[in-house]
Amino acid sequence: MARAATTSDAFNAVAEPRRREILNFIALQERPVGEIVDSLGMGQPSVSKHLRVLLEVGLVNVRRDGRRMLYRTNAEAVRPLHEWTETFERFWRHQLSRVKERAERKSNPSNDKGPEFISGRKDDFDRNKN
Amino acid sequence: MARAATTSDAFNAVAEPRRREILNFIALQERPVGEIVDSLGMGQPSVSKHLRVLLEVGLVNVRRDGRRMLYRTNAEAVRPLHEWTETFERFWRHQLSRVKERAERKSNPSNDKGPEFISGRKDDFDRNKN
DNA sequence: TTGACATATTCCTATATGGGAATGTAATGT
DNA sequence: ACATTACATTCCCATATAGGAATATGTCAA
Repeated sequence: MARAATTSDAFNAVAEPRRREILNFIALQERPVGEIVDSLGMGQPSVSKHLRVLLEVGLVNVRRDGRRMLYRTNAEAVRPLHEWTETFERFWRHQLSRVKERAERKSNPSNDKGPEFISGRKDDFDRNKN
Repeated sequence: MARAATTSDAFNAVAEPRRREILNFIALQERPVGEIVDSLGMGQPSVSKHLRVLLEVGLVNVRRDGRRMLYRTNAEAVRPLHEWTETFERFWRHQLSRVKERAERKSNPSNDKGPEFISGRKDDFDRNKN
């Protein structure tokens, strides 16, 4: 099986950085496609295609105004993402203390055999895979 | 250009539903791979690969315990997502009233020429593309 | 050392992608 | 009708998937 379609849900749709930029840009005010193209410096077909994806998952609304199409972010559709991430909020509070501990142990010369955690951040990751 | 790698950032990594399930499952307590496999009913190689992606973007930590590898969600890495979605929180409050208006207009028989909004949710979307 | 267990990696393939160029389509003004 | 403006769609292709099967790696126990 291949990767899920970008149009399968909001999670996949916002994985594209460009689409996030667009959502940010048209969050407070509806804008015609051309303005998005100019302001964000992407190609026009590109923007149209991104907007189509966003439209299919409900992340934007459209309205025609003469020959222009006015797009606007439908914030409501971002909510599921917000709620999912929210379930982790209480965890990072608990983990902060643990992270601090590690940081201190790291800068501490008596650092010989800690629990040997692998942080997983790309930097540390590459450093650990020699 | 193709789609960005799943390992390029947290947004791409959590686009996979299975990876979100894993993150949920190992959020409160570290777990060995086998337990994830059994509990979530995915293939073992599949789980290992998902965990690798999550590890590369820093969404999980690992620790070895004998022959087992104990993985655990690194909630801190979810924060960027939380913060991005949070910027939209104030918008959906404002839009709620507007959405209600539309809903009422929809069920209202005197509905002849409203602003003709396209909601963009998949259901409405398909209905609009005849 | 050998075997069993736990996990990781490789090989395979169908599939969807994003961008640019070119083209299609819809609405306007004259 | 026609040219123009504003978008949308199609065609192109290199690339990265997610699984499953098979295999490799690593660790412990006797």
